Amino acid sequence: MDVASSEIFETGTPVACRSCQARHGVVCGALSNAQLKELNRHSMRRKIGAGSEIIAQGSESSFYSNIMRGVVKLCKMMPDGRQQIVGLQFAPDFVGRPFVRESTLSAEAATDAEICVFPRNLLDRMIGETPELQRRLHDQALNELDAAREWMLTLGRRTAEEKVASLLHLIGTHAEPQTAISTAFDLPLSRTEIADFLGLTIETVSRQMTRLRKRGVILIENSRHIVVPDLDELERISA
Amino acid sequence: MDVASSEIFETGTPVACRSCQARHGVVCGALSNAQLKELNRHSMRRKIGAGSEIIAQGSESSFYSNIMRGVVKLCKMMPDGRQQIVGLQFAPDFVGRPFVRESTLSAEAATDAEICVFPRNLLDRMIGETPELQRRLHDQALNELDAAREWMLTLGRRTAEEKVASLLHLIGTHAEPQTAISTAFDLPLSRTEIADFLGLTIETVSRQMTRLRKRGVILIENSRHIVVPDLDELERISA
DNA sequence: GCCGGTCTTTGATCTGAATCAAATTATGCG
DNA sequence: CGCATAATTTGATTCAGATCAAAGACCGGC
Repeated sequence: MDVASSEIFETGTPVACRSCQARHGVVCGALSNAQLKELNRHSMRRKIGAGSEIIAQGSESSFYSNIMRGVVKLCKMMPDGRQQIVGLQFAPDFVGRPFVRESTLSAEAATDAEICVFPRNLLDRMIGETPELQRRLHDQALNELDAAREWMLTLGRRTAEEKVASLLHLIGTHAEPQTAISTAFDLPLSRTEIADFLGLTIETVSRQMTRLRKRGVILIENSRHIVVPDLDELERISA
Repeated sequence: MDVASSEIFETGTPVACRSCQARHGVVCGALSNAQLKELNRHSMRRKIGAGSEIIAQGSESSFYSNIMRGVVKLCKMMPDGRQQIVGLQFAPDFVGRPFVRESTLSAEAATDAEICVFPRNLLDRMIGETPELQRRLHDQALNELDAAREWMLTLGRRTAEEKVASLLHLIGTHAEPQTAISTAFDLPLSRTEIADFLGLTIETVSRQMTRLRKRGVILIENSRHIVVPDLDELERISA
């Protein structure tokens, strides 16, 4: 460890997590200086390209990660190849399944991303020793559960149009707003991925997007860049 | 509190939770004798009939519960009346959303049930004081998250036949097996509820059930009682 | 045991989304 | 740039599941 970075740990609390460069994730914010110091010794910040797999479905993973930048998709694949995206994660979310080694889903960078990688054993120990960390991870798990259940409603009961509007609204909500009501953003997902998130085919996704465009609900600057003049209108359509 | 029941707390650890009558739920098993004693003073065991609402969507709840017997369904309702069941809970599951007062879903007894009701404030305090309790609730939240995501795959990517087979397999798994492969059980859900769980209509559910019956995959003794000669066959069909 | 209501099954038809097919638009690369 | 390849859009047709309709089956109450 070089002098410059080690200096960080000499200053008073709260201390910045070096790997996370002060953008505290769920994990770093809950740890003491000593724990941070130890965690940093065994952590790694990594840039990964879109499509890189972080965790593979059916495999044992000995790492957890924190998302520092970019979007990560959680996928489940059936033996015959059918696929369902079961969640999107954004910075500063934690990626991994505490208490169970084998993963029932894959985690893959949807966009180029940066993640902070921790060894599983070390973090498991810290979770046991640090109620505040456990509480934060518990809290994130509950938020993901709420989101998953909200999405179950979308998958089970919404029409194709409502599904597409729901997705655009979801992503629009994570983008920083331009004005009080309007937003613009780059879609982190291809049409195929959107279809796999919504339980539709790419043709249906495309058709619904053009319908929304023709109605003036959205502008499609290019297939990945979307402008939403009125986010509330999208919410209304998603029912 | 009468003498007989107070005596329970004089015996050595592990102590039985009086409300739970020794069938320790997630909560009781994590608490010290003193905590159990206090919790018991403010808890109530309740028998509730099928259809009783435990938590209402959109309301603030000041209680948590433990399921002691029966099945509880978690539902989300859209403004226009469309409904989606987003989870089933069995004994000894915990019901409630720690850290957030307002519920985004309703919890309702699917069958006659018995629950153990705790005051929210008291249990919240105990969660904060008891890492082991936090850990157990965290663990349950993660298990529910896994189940929710598995169900998202069902909702988004499985056919009607696969959906119905998935549900029967899920419930068959929670019933005690008759032999190594065969099972029989009472369905805790009506056809309407099954449809709301699977994102289908009741007609489609009914048709798929008769198809499975005609193929010999299941026997329908009466609309609520199902015999499954080979549970693996159901799993195979659910893909 | 009969009656009214509810739940479930079955049948006929319709429709939203899937599938099949092809054109069009991006994207990267030598 | 210009070509090859992949991604997206658009069009024609099909089909799984929804909707509409009606006939059983079941259940509680009298």
